[in-house]
Amino acid sequence: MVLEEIVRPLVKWYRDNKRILPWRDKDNAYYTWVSEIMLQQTRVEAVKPYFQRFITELPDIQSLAECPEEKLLKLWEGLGYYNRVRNMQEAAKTVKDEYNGRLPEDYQALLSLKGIGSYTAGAIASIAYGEKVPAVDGNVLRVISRITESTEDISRQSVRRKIEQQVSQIMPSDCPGDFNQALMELGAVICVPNGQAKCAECPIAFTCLAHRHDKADMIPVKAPKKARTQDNRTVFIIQDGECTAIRKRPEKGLLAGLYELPNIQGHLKSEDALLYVKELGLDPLYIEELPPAKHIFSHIEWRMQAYRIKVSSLKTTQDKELIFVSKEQSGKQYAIPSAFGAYAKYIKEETR
DNA sequence: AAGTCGGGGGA
DNA sequence: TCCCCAGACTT
Repeated sequence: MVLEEIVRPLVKWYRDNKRILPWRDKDNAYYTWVSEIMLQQTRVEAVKPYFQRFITELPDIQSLAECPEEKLLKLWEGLGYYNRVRNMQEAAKTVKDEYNGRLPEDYQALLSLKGIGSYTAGAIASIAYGEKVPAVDGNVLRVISRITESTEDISRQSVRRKIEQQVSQIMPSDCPGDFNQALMELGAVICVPNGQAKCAECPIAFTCLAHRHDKADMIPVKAPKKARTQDNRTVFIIQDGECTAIRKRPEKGLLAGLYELPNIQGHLKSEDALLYVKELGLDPLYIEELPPAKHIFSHIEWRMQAYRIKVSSLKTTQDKELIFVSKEQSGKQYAIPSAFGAYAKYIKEETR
């Protein structure tokens, strides 16, 4: 099989069928950069509203470099993988200091920036600057594996490098960006990961070995990942009739730097929950058990139990970490991750 | 090479 | 439920 056969049919198909996306065909490398960071492990539909808001608030590299951390996290709230935006800001500062505020235009320089790995460097270099370099993401791994009927484990980095080589060798000089995007677009809408591949609509099915041997649903091969660990937690909605207590998470680790409802390890009985609140120097008046909730991260599962506790006054606490937010403030200032979604609504409700 | 880091949509 | 998404960084 000659892999090169896919190039022209694929590019033509892409140009005739590509989706209209807010960051596409904009001739603005900063937009390409922002979109590629947001799209890391994140679906197009999820990114759309975040992208629009982000470039409106931070229209250029300069404004990104100077944005306060709280505002930055608020713009990313709910999108996940929060280090992406911190890394992007660090890179923006590097661009400002070392590249005269202009995003560098070659693959190697892009690769040296924080948060830009081999995929993203290839995507920006090819899409925004027309450089002839591959951009191999999960879509491309799947598409190329199926075309070549490869049963190698795509979770191995050696396999990714091999596929980068294969793509490099067939990359057209006249439209590297369109070709890379065509491979990804095909993977996103035709050669799909979940469910049946739409081979009847595929412009390169004629040369696809997996399709010829009816094995598209067996490829790609990927090593199984280990099971998630479970974590029992007790969440506290502590209110004094005016405000609700929240706190800032540590600067490193899971949900770093975001805000949360106070919560601790283990499932506590209501007596122990009251004891905990008293240890904070608070005077509980009333306790209500809330429905349990679950939140699934990539590698951890939180099984949450929760109590809503009314106290006489939050101001008596010994705990310097606690922040008191009113119903009106709650949504505007502090980035609270979706993991607390089941309980966040109580912040805006009156205690009884 | 393996572990960490979010959240949601679709089968 | 499970899978995976226009992945990168740390250990």
